Amino acid sequence: MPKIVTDSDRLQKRRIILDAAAAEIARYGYDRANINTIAERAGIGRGTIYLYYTNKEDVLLSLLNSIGSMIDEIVCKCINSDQSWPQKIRDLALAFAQMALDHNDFFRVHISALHGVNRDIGQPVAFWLMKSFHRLTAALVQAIQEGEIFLYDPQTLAWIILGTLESMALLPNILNLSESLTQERANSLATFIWQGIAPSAKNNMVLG
Amino acid sequence: MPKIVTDSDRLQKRRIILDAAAAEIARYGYDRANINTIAERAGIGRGTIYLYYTNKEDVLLSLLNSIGSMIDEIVCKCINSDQSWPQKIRDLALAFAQMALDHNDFFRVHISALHGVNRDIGQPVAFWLMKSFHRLTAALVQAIQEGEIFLYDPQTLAWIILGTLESMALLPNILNLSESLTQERANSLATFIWQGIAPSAKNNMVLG
Amino acid sequence: MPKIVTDSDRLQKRRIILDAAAAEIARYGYDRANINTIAERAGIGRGTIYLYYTNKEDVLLSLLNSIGSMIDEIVCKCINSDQSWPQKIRDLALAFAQMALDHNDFFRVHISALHGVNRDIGQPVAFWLMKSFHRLTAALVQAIQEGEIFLYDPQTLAWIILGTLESMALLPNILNLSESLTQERANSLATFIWQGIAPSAKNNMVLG
Amino acid sequence: MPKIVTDSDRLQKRRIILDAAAAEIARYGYDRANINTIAERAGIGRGTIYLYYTNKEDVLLSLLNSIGSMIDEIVCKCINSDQSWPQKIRDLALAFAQMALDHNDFFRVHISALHGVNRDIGQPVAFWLMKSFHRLTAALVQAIQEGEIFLYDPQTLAWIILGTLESMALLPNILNLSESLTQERANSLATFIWQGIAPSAKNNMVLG
DNA sequence: AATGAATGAGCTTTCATTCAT
DNA sequence: AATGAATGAAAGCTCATTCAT
Repeated sequence: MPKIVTDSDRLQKRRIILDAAAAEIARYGYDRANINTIAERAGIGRGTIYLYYTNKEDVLLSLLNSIGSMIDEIVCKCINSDQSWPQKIRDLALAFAQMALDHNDFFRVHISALHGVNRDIGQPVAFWLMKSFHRLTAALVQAIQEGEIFLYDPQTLAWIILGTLESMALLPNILNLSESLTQERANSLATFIWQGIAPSAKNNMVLG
Repeated sequence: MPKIVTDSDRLQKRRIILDAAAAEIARYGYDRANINTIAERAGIGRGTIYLYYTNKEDVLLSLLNSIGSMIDEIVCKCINSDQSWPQKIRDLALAFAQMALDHNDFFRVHISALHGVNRDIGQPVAFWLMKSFHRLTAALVQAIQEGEIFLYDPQTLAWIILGTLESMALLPNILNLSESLTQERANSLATFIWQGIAPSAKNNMVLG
Repeated sequence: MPKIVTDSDRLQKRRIILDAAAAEIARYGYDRANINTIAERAGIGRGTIYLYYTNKEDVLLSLLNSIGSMIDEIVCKCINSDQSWPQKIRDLALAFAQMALDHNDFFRVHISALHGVNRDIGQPVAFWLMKSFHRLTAALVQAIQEGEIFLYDPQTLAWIILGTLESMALLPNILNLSESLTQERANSLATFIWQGIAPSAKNNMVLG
Repeated sequence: MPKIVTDSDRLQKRRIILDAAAAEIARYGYDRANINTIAERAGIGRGTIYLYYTNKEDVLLSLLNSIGSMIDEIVCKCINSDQSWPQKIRDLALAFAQMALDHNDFFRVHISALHGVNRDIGQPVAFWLMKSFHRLTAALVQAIQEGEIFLYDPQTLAWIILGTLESMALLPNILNLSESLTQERANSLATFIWQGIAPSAKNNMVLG
């Protein structure tokens, strides 16, 4: 009489494995992360991982898709809200900062894959990033048309915004800063971004 | 009589090895970069690398110090010039973008080490980053005091500036954008940053 | 269900590896013995050895402990028997000679480690040798006090006895002598030793 | 104008290299002894060694021939003297002990090669050992015939004598004993041997 | 379904030897 | 004659993956 494994059981175990993998990879990097240790952390046998994922890379890709979609969802939600643009940007900054705290391991793996050099591994990161990027670009195009924000090349602007959001979220990891000021930093960043794109800006004339 | 090898010869060969290593590591990452392949690329024997570097990690650290000091030198030079602040920022953005093009392999290794998870390897990156960070922070503190730029927490500001500079420099690599627009993007970024910190900014009051 | 591996299975496989290692090391020496070849000889994969021993040195140390304890056991058993001293010595000589035949590979590794120069590797050899040495010395002290054997410095005497036992056991290996005369040579040695320590010269008649 | 190198210069430099090699090999064993370090110790360039010896093994073989012939000379000289047999044996023991002190590095290499497992390397050791062995055996055959010593199988006896001599000489190295008692131990050994082979037990009184 | 013992490809590093100078 | 920079074969060890149980 075989054990009955529902889809829900399966998803749950995939999740457990993913969490364990995120913890390992966030500490040692993909190449040095040890399948054996991941299995131990997940409380299962080494071979069992291969019943849920085809191989090590599959685990990583799944992990990157997970965090990638999570980020895209945040971007989507904040951008499409009924708030004003200054508020949208503040919401984005806060949501990013919070996500970097709540899912720190996933986020670190995401960042290292994003800036790492391996093209294969970078693929799902690029996929989701593009999705968020286009989503944001489209919203900016409309906002610029409606005069809500200063005229820029929307693509460059979208990139700058996403880039600064990630930089800010990374700050505590690299500089070992206290996490307690996360909210304040998010506010500062939102202020900074908004100043850079607010319609009233004329100061840029200074530059060629 | 033995073959005479001058210090200059030695430095030259170290440079050749470093270039080959940068090319490999920029393509495959540190862990997957193969000493054998690096030697082939450098046109020397496998063992020869160990006459110039103590081990694989030593090659990487040397490489990271090389690019780290190069970046710091750029920051130093741009910040301490006699230009106005808007111009300083534009110089920075252009110099960064240019460096990312001229030393693309080194820069990519630098970025992946910066955002990677390996603490040992990240050490020289952090060292140089801190140097540039403090350099920039000090300059900002003075500029704020003299009313040249809008009041901010200088550290957060320094981080935002460095972060956006690197994000911008990375753009072509991640989005496969044309390199021909590098200058324009650098200008856009400089404009954006300057708007965010110009003394005339009052729009930030909009945000809580 | 996982394959069940009992402690007995584990010990058995350790033994198989040890035998293969002894055969290799006895032929080529520790430094030249090849893990790959040892694995082949043991009929297992290269990596499997590392499931049973932490590294190459661990294999050797285990091997040396095995033969060291075996020798000590022989010394202990022969010395503490109820036999007369001439008989004890004859038993020792015969047991040594037999052991050198039965466990020739182990014994050769033991001897080469004993007389080799590597201190780390010599450590377990020295440990067991000291144990046998003190055991024998203590027995000789008592025998001398009871007038059973001629007055000597017991330590020197113990060393001479152990030394001649090992020399004799080595004889076939070095001189390529026939093994068929092993028993006779052991008898000769026992006679020789006994003459050297008997309280009077007549006792040598006791031995065959 | 080429430098003129006389045969004497050549021999002298060969000797210097041999001394350096003996020091290294006595510390680390043949396999781990480093040609580079030997060259440094000898105060010459790495490549120079290959002008005097064809390869590493050649250095070792030459070294073993050197100590092997030295030992054989001692045996020859002591055995063929006009002394009585008790005195001959005492002379042998003392000369061995002294040689082990004066040429400690050479002797240790000799011993480790003798008891080591490598047949190729053991070859010159075996050659000289055989020579001494046959020399001693022949002398014993005659002594037995002339009734000067107790009736034994001369080969076994020769081996026992050589074996105990080497055991004794090794004692300080293995047990870390003081070298100051070397003479006394040599005397003890001579006494022991003589008792074992004297025609009657009273003869041991002859020795101090 | 679950396990972990077994495997072997692939890696870094060492070092005896060569050879241009 | 003398040197030491350069070489590459060879070795120990790790770890993702397989598969018998």
